[in-house]
Amino acid sequence: MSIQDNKIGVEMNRGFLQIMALLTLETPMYGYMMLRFIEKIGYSVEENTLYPMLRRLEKNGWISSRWDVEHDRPKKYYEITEEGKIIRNKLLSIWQIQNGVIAKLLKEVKNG
Amino acid sequence: MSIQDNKIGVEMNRGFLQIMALLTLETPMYGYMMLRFIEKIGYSVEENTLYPMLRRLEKNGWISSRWDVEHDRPKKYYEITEEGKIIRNKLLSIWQIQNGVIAKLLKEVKNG
DNA sequence: TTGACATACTGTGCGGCATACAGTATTTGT
DNA sequence: ACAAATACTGTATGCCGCACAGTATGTCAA
Repeated sequence: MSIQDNKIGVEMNRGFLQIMALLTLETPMYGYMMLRFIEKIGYSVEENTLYPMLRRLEKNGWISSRWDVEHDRPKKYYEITEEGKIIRNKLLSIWQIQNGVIAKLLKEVKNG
Repeated sequence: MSIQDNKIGVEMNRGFLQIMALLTLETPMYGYMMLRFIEKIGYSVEENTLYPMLRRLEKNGWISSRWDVEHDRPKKYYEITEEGKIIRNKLLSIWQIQNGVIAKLLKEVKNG
């Protein structure tokens, strides 16, 4: 299925999801909990997208994890690391630059 | 430049560049001209990124092209199509939703 | 007048990511 | 008792940003 069908938004997640995860994990959370949380704040992520991303972010050293096996089902809690905070700020600053570019272009389009 | 540091910014371009191209091509432009224009408004794209993207957007039917061979060197002018405008608006609305999510999370982190 | 540099493209290939698909195991609700 | 929800893991696929390589014309200084 190609992108023009109905997957138009796929590309849009690329950078955004990382920023969202790194902001969210300021508070320790496990995967399933994040899925619910993200829906609550008005977005949605595939679990097939979130879980691999969490493993990736951990591999990068941007988040760390620990298993909680003391309550009912085992849960893997993730939390942002100090390095992760640095990355998060870099990504945020790129986001803001891009947001400024879009705003500028939108203005030009409107004014003809 | 921070975007090139160690690839941290790469992912950030994914959705953004398409929005930027679709907004920019409200005015017909050729590739090299876009590169200069984008720098002028405070961003930068690799030519190795822009040219393939333009071919891709055209393949999707979101932009169209025509060769100008009447002046000096041949130039391939691109322009957004009607379908492209629809896509652009969809991408823009996703961008705005994401921007809202980030703003909300940032607030929580600060107050948390 | 030559050769370095800017202009203006095309084509191929690699590695990484979002997502699909498939699967495991425990807990809760009816 | 059995479905649905919870909470994960692993592998495969297609698309994209960018690297690398290449073609060809125009400009300008020595």
